[in-house]
Amino acid sequence: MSADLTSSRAATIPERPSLDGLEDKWGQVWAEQQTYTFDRDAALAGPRSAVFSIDTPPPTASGSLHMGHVFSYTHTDCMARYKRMAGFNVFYPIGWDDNGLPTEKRVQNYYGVRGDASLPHDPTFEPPHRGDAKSLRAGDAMPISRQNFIELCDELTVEDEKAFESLFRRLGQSFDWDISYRTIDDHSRATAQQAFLRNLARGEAYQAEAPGLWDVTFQTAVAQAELEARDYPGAYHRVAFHGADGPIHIETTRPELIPSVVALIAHPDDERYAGLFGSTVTSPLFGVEVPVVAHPMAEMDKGAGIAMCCTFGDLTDVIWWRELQLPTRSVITRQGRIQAETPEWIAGGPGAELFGELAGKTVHSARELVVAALRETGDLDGEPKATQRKANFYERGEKPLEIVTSRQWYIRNGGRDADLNGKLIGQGQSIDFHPSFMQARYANWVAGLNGDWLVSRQRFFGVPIPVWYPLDADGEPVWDSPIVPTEESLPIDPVSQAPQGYDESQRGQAGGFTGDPDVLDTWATSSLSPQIAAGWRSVDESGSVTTDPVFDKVFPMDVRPQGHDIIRTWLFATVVRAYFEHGTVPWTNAAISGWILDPDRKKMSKSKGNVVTPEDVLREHSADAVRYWAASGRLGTDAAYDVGQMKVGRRLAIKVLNASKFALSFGEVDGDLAAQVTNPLDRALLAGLREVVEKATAGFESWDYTRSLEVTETFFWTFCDDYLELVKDRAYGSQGDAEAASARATLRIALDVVLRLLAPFLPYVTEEAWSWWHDGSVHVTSWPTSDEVAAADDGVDPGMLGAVGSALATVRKSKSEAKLSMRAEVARITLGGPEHLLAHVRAGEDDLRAAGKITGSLDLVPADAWGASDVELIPVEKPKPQQ
RNA sequence: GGACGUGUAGCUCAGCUGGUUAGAGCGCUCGCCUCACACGCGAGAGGUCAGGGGUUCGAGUCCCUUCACGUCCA
Repeated sequence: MSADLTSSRAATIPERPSLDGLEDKWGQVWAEQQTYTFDRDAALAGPRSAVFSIDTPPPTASGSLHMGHVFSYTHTDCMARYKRMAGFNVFYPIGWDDNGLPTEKRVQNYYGVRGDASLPHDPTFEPPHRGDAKSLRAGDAMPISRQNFIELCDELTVEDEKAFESLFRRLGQSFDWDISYRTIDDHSRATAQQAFLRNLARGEAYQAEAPGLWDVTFQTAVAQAELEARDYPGAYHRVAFHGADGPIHIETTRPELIPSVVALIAHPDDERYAGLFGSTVTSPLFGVEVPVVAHPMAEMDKGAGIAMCCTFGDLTDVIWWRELQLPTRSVITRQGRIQAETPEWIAGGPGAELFGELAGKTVHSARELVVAALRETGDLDGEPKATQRKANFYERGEKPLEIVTSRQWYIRNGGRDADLNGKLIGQGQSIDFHPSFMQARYANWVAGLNGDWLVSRQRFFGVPIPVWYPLDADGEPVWDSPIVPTEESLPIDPVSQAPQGYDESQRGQAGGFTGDPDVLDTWATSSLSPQIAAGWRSVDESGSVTTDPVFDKVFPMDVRPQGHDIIRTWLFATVVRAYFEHGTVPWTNAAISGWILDPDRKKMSKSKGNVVTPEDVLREHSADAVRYWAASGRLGTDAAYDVGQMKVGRRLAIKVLNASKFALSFGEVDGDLAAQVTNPLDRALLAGLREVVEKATAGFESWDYTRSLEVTETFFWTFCDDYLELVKDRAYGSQGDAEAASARATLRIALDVVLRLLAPFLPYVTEEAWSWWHDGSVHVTSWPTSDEVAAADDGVDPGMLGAVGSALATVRKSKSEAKLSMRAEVARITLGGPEHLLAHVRAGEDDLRAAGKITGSLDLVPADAWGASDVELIPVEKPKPQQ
């Protein structure tokens, strides 16, 4: 603690304590004092078990700040603060996920540009807009080189990260800001490339030419984990194929794919079509001959029960194509248009002319043309029937995905290998999920995978795939023998750097090389967040690649906090990478936070206009209040955005300040505090507190911080409303010095413990109150133990406070019902209460009389329930109004 | 269609391995300027624990089933 704070201690309990300014004041002190800094030397010198390491989610810096961030990051911070106080050396990094498509989209909109890999770098480039390009049409965006584009991404993400940092600091996140990373920085790129190269060397990464999902808007391949099935309006067209014995009708939502039909497929058990299996039919309009074949994936009860299989209309077509070894007849280009050249299976046929009209058309216009043609030839049976079909979309895209064949990189993930699949499910089972049912999400997803992880993306702002390909004598790439860089040379960009043994002049030349133009899926980098943060790849003074010795002290990490929506992506991918690289799980716990819903139970989103900005919320309610709301939400449970809870939190925070001030206002207590606690009510309070400490600790230990908060909060309100009221007179000295000392000592002991119990939740007010009478930060003191509150000997009944409290409540009720002030004197009262509690009341009679202003006779009688009788009250004399 | 979760006072939620009369806070009503706090304090009203079966001496809690809602996957 700095000198000025120490010297001002105790003397500066404010006249009117307030929440105002606490965030700025303590945020600054914590930064200066490095309160939350990970002790690297201690970690290296000590055992792994002394460290608690957290694989903090790197937020998407270009994304918007929302209450979901506040919610889930607070959950983790409460755990981190508890662990720190419990004596762990907490490794709590913070990163920014700034590579990937969200940033690209934001950069495009912000600067009014679009990336064009064919353009050369312009070192003097200035963007046409800065934040004012909102209404710009996509077509008007200025094409710029990949490198210029990346420079803009860098520029903007750094700005965006400042907003996040400011929010997180204000919220009281106890990150170690010195351990930070960006998923696009040199270290992250090198780590991602190194891990990829090792996957490649071990055969865990491979490339293949295969049909895959393709987003025509973003011009990139998309992985299974990024899919979203959405309802999409379409229409069933009943179309006749021509068989030897007459027409066979199929129903399709994509008649424009008739030129790429390769088979008609029905279920093997479908008697309607059994006679046709093995025969051929010809397609309408184009007259292409295709077989009728059987496959169990054909749905008998859907449409006509027989489907046309094309290259490729959907993922089922791909399965049929592969399993039935059907020919490839692709007509859709990566732009989502019908290809220009007439394919050989149509050329010269009856549909050649029609295809010429289709050439270059979008899927949509092609469909209209084909339907018109079908109508003309009579091959369209009836009118199209509107339907809502499920179509696959890229989660960020607006047009249904097409399936195109392309060469892509994959990392094995058990989607095509039952053995690996089982092992990865097993890895998930050795992670403790909180709540445990989230385990099922993981297992379901892994078991349902149907292909390996596609990791290459045809985008700009990402980690380049670190390989080159030699060009043969004809200038064609030799895909099978990629040239890889040394680990020491990472990170590299194969598009702007030449591989070892070549020089730049050989790029694109026969006998030379070409660089892989693609970047890695953003998850391929963020799935290495533990390795990135913990220094799995490190470069020593001599330039050699090594591993930071601290890595073994923090990895596998203790916890991965995240949302349940990205179990299939981030969580699973991280498990895959750690399994391949280290043969272990990446962490032993996964703490899964829920979502924030608006009060109408809808997910809060921009489009619904129900988003509030966290900065405003923090300013209005205070960080402690907002944290209280967040901490009231249990792991795995979606929570309502609830201003009411924040107000309750604010009330609690203010109460902490006021009660602390009051408890400390009776003067210093010298000597051994515990030894001076002699009064039975005081001992009962501490006995109750002892139970609270045990429950609060058990709550945190079982990842149920909400339980800890609840039990502490309940105790604290009883402490304020009953205990403080009962003992204040005695603490002032009305019953003599020894009795006063007992009360004062108890107040200090209890306050000391309660502030520490609340510190993980309300870091600002607890630190403020702590500073009034302690040196150092409450956040690095020790978590209270039940031994500390052992002043109460065995045999002390914590129920005494409840008994005397109930008696006091009964007295209050009498006054309340008489509509009198609590200051009204009780001249006479008979209290009835449970017989076994009356001895407690008698033992606390002096305090009860003082708190209840009972000046006359007080009789206690056994009764089933608490109640007062024979009451005589003397109203308080109101001062006469001044004339 | 499959998996998982949720359904308790007007609202937000606690109720652990089944055990007195089902709890809290907010809101509401009524009172109180009580020497820490009026951003406060005290008191009160308010519930067939989604419906139906079953196990048990005893079920909000366990089992079966139905319904509603949510999320994920087809």
